[in-house]
Amino acid sequence: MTVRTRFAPSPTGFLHVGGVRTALFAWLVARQANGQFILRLEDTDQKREVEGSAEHLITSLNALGITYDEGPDIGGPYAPYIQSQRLDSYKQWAQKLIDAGRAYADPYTADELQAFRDTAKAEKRAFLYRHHRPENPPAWDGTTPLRFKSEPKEYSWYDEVMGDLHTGPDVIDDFILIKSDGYPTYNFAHIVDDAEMHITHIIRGQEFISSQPNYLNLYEALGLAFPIFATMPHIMAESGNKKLGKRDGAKDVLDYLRDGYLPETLINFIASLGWNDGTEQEIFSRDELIEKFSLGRVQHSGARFDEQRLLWMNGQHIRALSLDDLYARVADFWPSSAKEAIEDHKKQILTLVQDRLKTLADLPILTDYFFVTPTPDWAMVADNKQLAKLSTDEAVALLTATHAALDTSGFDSESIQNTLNTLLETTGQKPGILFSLIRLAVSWAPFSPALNDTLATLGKDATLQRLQSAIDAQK
RNA sequence: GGUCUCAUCGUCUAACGGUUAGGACACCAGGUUUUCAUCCUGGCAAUCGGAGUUCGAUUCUCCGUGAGAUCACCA
Repeated sequence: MTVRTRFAPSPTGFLHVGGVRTALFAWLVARQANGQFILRLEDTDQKREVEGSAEHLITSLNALGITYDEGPDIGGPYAPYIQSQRLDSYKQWAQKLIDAGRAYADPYTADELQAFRDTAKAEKRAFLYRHHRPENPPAWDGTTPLRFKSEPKEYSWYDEVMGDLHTGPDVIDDFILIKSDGYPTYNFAHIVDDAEMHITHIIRGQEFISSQPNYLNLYEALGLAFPIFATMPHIMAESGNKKLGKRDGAKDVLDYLRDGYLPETLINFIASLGWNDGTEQEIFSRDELIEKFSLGRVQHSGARFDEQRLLWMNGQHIRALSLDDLYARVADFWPSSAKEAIEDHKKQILTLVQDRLKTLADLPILTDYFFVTPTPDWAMVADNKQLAKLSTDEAVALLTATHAALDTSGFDSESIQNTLNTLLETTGQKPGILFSLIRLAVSWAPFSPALNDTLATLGKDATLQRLQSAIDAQK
C-alpha cells in the first residue's frame, strides 16, 4: 500500500503554526514511507473565503519546504484538488445515499430548528436532530439541506496518536451533507475526497475528534473502509490555556521568515512541539525528522508555543549553516550601508558574526559600523560599567597610545592581538577597560565580535581614522 | 450542561513497575585575559489530590480536581 497523506486547509486566511504542524506531520509520514503528500483546498464555504489566501497558503508551504506531489496548482491523477470544482462528485455520492435511504431532505426552517435547540437546552439535554427526524420527508430538490440518516451506535477505534478511543451512540446525529447553497459540508466532502484520492492516513487536529464517530457512521453508509486516523493535539497560545488561533495572536508563518527565522528552524521547532524521538537530541535536520518521526511518539496533550525556545533554536540552525549558504540567505537582511560592499568583504564580516546571530534580522545592528563610519558618542563610554571610572583625559590618553601602537603594527588578527597585549603592559590597564574603550571608539555599537578580528576586518586606515575621530571628539 | 480527550520543573519534554525522576529553553552564578546575544562549568526547579493493585507506582485501576476540544447550512 502506498502511503498517501494530505493537508486540506480552507482558504480563509494565512497559514499559522498550528496549520503548519498538521501539514508537517502529514508530510513527514508521507516522505518517510516514500509515499505521496497531497494539498487539497476545502473551499466549500464561500462566505468565509479570503481573497488570495490560497496563493498565500501555497507560498507558505513552499517557503517551508513542505512539498506536495499533487495539488491545485500542479494537478495530479485525481484532479481537481479544489472542492468547489468537485461538486459533481459529491452529488453522485449523495445520490447513492438517497437511493439507499440514508439521506433525506431537511424540511425545517432555521427558526424551527432553533426552537428545537432552545427546548433541548431549557430541558438540559443535548440537542439531537435525529430526534426530530421527519416521518415523510419531501423529495430532495437541492433547495434545502440534505441530511445524513445516521445509525446511532457505539464506536471503538484506534488512533495512531491517541490510541484506543471509544464513544457511545449519543454523539451520532443526522448532520448536513449538502447545504442549501449546493455546496457540501466539510463533514461530507472530505470523506468523499479522501476516498476518491486514495488517502491512507487522515491526520488532523484534535477539534475533529468529537465528530469522528459521525464520520465512521458515514464511512459505513458509503461502503468505505476506514482509513488510518491520527489526531494531533493543539498548539496552545503562549498566554492562557486555549488553542492557538489567529485571534490569540497566532502569527503568519511567513512573518517568522521575514523576521529572520530559518525554515528549518520552524520545521524543527514545530515538530519538537509535541514530538521527540526519545533521545536527548533537540536539533533535527529536515532529513533527520523524515527518518526518525513517528506518530506513535506524538504527545497526547497540547503544547505551548515558546518564542524563547524558537529563538535559541534559530541560533543553533544559523550556526550550522555553511558560510556560502548563510550568505545566500542573508541577502535581504544587510543594513542599507552595505549596499556598495563587495561580496568578499561581506563574507568576511559574516564569518565574524555568524556565532552571534539569533535571527537573520540581527545582521544590521551587528554589522552596520563595518560599512559606515559611526559618529562618536562618548555617552556610551560614560554609560559603560567598566569605563565609567575612567576620566576623559585618561581615555583620550589611552586612545592616543593605541593609535600610536597600531600605526606601526602589522594588521592581521594575530599581529593586532600581539600589539594589543603589549599595549596592556605598557599602559598597565586591565583588558576589560582598555579593550572596551577601543572597541567603542571604533564601532560605537553595543556589541561586536572579538576586538582583534574586528580591527583586522575594518583595516588599518579605517581603524586609525576612527581612533582619531574619537580623540578629536573630546577636544 | 452533554460527550470526548488530556495531566512530570515556569515552558518543551525523557524515564520495559525498581533511576539520587534525565535533557533542553528561560533564569541565576562563575569561566573563556574586551563587549556580548556565541561557547564551557555549576545552580534553581516537577511526577495535580486521594484511594487501590504490588515487595515496590511518574508508570496499572478507580474516584476526585484541573485543563482542553466539541455540541453550525465553519472547517
